[in-house]
Amino acid sequence: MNSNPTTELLKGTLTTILLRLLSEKGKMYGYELAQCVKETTDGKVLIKEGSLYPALHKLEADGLIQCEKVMIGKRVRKYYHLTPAGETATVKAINELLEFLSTIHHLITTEPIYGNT
Amino acid sequence: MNSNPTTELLKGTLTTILLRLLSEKGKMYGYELAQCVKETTDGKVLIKEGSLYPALHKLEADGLIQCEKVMIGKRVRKYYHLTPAGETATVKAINELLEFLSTIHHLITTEPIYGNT
DNA sequence: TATAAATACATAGATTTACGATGTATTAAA
DNA sequence: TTTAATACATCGTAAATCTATGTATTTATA
Repeated sequence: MNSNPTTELLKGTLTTILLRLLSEKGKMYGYELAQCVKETTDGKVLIKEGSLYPALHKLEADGLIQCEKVMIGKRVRKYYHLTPAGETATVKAINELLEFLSTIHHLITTEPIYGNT
Repeated sequence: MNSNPTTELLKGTLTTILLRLLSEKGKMYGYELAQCVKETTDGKVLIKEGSLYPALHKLEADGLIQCEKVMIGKRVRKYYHLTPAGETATVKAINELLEFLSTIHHLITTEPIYGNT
């Protein structure tokens, strides 16, 4: 029961994506992050609430992001921003992810090296 | 306790990598597949036995690969090759993975679209 | 020649990650 | 007024990989 083919592929990239968006925009709330990913990827990557909020809480617990509660009418909105540690972690995570993407691309598009014999 | 930074990123890509190598080489055994990935990626992607053999067994159970046992001295070696269904699945998996890599690359390197407001 | 390293297979249990389902509540649109 | 969108949250599940462990043969090394 998994209609989204990118579900498994997304593993390990979600946190980096969130950090990267916060790094670009400075300040975003959860729902906005999900909508932004949806629009930027033309609906190809959909971050669900069941993934999004636990991921944000973990980043906060790890000290990489901080939140600021803002009342919009009667509704609470939580704006997140990177901490200094988060900024460092973001650079590292993006570089690692880019290198990984490059490595996998190389692996599935070029002639592989023969293992042994 | 996870010294390999690509461990999480690798999720969802392992099967595609195995299919792709079998597609290129025609016939390979498990240990050879792992060594090939290690050498081709210059040690950046390491497939462990605990991932490799269950993955191969699953591909076999799904009818995408078949194995042929060959005795090397007193040791059994299992050569795997793609079935016709496996060849079809390989093309599909590679295309999906390439599109995913492209989508993520775009997401973390270009100016994101503003979600709302 | 003893012993370590490499080759080659395998599985059980733990961990991680994202998702589906579900819940609450406000606001805007039909 | 009733549906959809906004906006937060959590629980339990499923899937994937890893660590650790095991067996056994072959090759290299001290």
